[in-house]
Amino acid sequence: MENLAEQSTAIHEMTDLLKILSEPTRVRILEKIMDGVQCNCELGSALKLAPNLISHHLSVLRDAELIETQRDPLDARWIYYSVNMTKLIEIRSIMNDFFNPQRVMPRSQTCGPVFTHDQSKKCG
Amino acid sequence: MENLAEQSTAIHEMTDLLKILSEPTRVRILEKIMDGVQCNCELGSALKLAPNLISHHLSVLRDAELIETQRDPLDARWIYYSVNMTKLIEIRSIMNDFFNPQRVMPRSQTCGPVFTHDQSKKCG
DNA sequence: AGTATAATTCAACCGGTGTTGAACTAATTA
DNA sequence: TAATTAGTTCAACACCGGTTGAATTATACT
Repeated sequence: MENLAEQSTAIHEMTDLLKILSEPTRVRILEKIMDGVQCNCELGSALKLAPNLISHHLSVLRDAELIETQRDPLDARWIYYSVNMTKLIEIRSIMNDFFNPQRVMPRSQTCGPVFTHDQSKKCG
Repeated sequence: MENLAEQSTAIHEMTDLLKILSEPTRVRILEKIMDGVQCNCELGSALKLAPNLISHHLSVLRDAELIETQRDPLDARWIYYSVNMTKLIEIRSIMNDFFNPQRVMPRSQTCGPVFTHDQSKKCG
C-alpha cells in the first residue's frame, strides 16, 4: 500500500514538473535564462512578450524551484533570474530513471485468448 | 532566421511531447505497459479506470508514437500495446540535451543599472 | 442468426490555465 | 514631492483537454 502511494506521488511529482515544462512560451523563457539573459525587461524584448506575461511564467518557474531570483545591489528595481542547477540535475535524473530502456519488461501474459480458452475466465 | 525557426520547432517538439507526458493517468498507463501489462482490459482492472478512458489515453500515446499496437493472432479482439523503444531513447536524448548543466551560461550583462547610468539607455 | 466480449468513437460537461489590458507596488531620480 | 521605471497583481476572457456515459464497431463463440 505504502509502495503504491509512493509510486503515485512520484508520478505526480514528475507530471507536475512536466506540466510546467510543456508550455512553449515558458520553456523559451527558461532557455533564455539558461543562455544568460536574466532580467524581465530583457527577456521581454528578446522574446517579444509583454512584461506581465513574462512575470507570470517566471513566477510559475520560481514556484517550481526551477529558477532563483536575485535583486541588483545597486538598483533593487532590477531582478535577475538564474537556473537552479540542483533542480536541473534532479529533472535529468528523474527523466533518465523513468525513460530507462532497461526497465521495459516483456509482456506478462495474464490476459488474452489463451486464458479465456484454457482457464475459461474473462479479462478484467 | 532558419536557426531561430529550427529552435522554435525543436521547442514545440519537446513541449508537445512533455504535454502528453504531463498527465498522471496517461503516465500511469505508460508505466504499466512498461511493466508488461499490455491489453486494454487488464490496464483497466489494474488502474481502476473505464475502458473508454484507457482507450483515449492509448490513442494519444499511439499518435505520439510512444507505444505500438499488435493484435492477437488467435483472437483479433485482443490488442496488445508495447513501448516504442526508439521513441523512449529519443525522449531520453532530448531531455538530456535540454537539461544539460553545461549549457547553462553566466549572465550576459547587457541590462541593469550599470547600463542605464553609464550609457543612459533604458532596458527593452 | 443471435449473443457476448474487447475496444473504440461520440457528444457533452467542466475545470484548469495561458493570454490580455489595466491597475498597482516598489524603488529610484530630478 | 512628483515623475519615471522595473516588475507584479488582478479580473476577465477563451480555449484546450480530461472525464463520463452511451452508442458503435469488430471479432468470436453457441
